[in-house]
Amino acid sequence: MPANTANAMERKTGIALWRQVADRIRQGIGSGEFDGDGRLPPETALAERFGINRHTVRSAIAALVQEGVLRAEQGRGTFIQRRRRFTYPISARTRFSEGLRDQARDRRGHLLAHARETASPRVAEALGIPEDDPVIRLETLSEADGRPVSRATSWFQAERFSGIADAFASSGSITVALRDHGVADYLRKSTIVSARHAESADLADLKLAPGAIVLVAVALNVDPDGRPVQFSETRFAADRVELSVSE
Amino acid sequence: MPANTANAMERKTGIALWRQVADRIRQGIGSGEFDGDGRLPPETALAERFGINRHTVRSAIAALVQEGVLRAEQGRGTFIQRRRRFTYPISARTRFSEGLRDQARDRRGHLLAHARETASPRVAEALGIPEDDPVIRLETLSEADGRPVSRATSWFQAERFSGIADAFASSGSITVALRDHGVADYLRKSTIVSARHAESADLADLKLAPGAIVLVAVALNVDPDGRPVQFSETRFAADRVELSVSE
DNA sequence: GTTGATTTGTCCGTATGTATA
DNA sequence: GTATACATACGGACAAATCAA
Repeated sequence: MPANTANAMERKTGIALWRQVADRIRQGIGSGEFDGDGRLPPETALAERFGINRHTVRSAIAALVQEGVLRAEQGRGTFIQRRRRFTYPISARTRFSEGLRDQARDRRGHLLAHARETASPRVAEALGIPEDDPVIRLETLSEADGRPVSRATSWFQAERFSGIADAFASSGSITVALRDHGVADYLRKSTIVSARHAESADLADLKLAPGAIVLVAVALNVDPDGRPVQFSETRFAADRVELSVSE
Repeated sequence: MPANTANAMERKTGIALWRQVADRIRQGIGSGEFDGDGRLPPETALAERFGINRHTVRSAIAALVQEGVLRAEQGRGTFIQRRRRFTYPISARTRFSEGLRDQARDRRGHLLAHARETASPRVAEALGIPEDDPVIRLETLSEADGRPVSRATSWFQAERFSGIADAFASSGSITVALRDHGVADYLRKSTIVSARHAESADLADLKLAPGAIVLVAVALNVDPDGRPVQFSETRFAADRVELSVSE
């Protein structure tokens, strides 16, 4: 029986075999393939199933152990380390930390980088400012219970929000950082959701494997007067997050 | 000049260099880096910028051409290939055909299959009926301008919507089919959006390549009295559709 | 219309990394 | 540990197409 026509790993794809195997195992876990006892088949069985060498399976498992997806115990077997999927609400009052309040004990935002630059056509149009006006860009990472959940790029008008980077760095919260700049309240005006493969930089920050999928939310927040305050593109790890749209 | 410390590609990561370069270029396109004339810098310039060989850049470009992101013309240059994505609105009044009214001349729904079955726990909970109550399941495909856009599985309470399959088959519209069953109006109560790789059946129906991504929307529609009428799981081809959440 | 500069397309060879046996 | 096969990356040379002086 040519059992491997569907299972066969592809070579010369630019993705190392062990990474493809890791993806497959992760996918299998996601679709409940090993739900019975939460235990992975032995390395030799996996090697046979995928039509590859046992050492390649071991590389894949090592990576998944490193990621926290699996837990290997010598002499006993390899087991699934179960995690929940976070549900992230999108509404007029969307805020990261509040949205996950009931789902994670520990929620925090990190500032990875920031820069002052001129607005690209896309950013300028979103923020309603002239092209090439100065803006501040924040590169941020959000974690819940120690796991990276989303990676965002945000733009703010530079004049109005000159100290936004420091404010975010110290508070880890956009809500607090905006409050420091006189924005007591803000509303989500629009959100465009799409999905694609994660890019290399996001793979690293979100601790994802190549081929992983990100949910992309491009959003505009406005103050109570309707003036744009924040334009952002957030990439959510699709295997850890779902978005809930409610009225 | 160590100009490449920030730009340098990483080796021995299990991700081929040309793939990392392709990601970088795709990202650049997404952030509007080449918006001026929609033209990529010459291969030699990209090679220098990334600190790699021109041939490696060429591999990356070849992959992006294959994806439909770029278009290369000998002697002229390499250009960004803009593709049009349908924007599908999600709101309290979400309806497929109306949502795409301004974006596609031709919109239609096809009934692929239908069955009468008993409600699974998930379906029963969503529709607010006892488990194992009879329901009708519709398998539908939606197209816009001749391109498959989404593939949906819908469940309806069997008693109340006994002729829903025929009504949908003849009209190609859920709105019309529900009206035939006395539901003059309905509202979107909740939508959960996630993303994953397409399953093989959906690949065929949506005419997608293996490894393609689908946006999954699990939704509940209710009548004006708040009674559930339709529970559905819709898979959108992620490279053809984005979802717009607006107030 | 010709020439030269620019840019993509193709071919060669070599070195190293990855996976298998 | 060794041998083999293939994929990846680099370097150079030249052909083919385009465009402007």
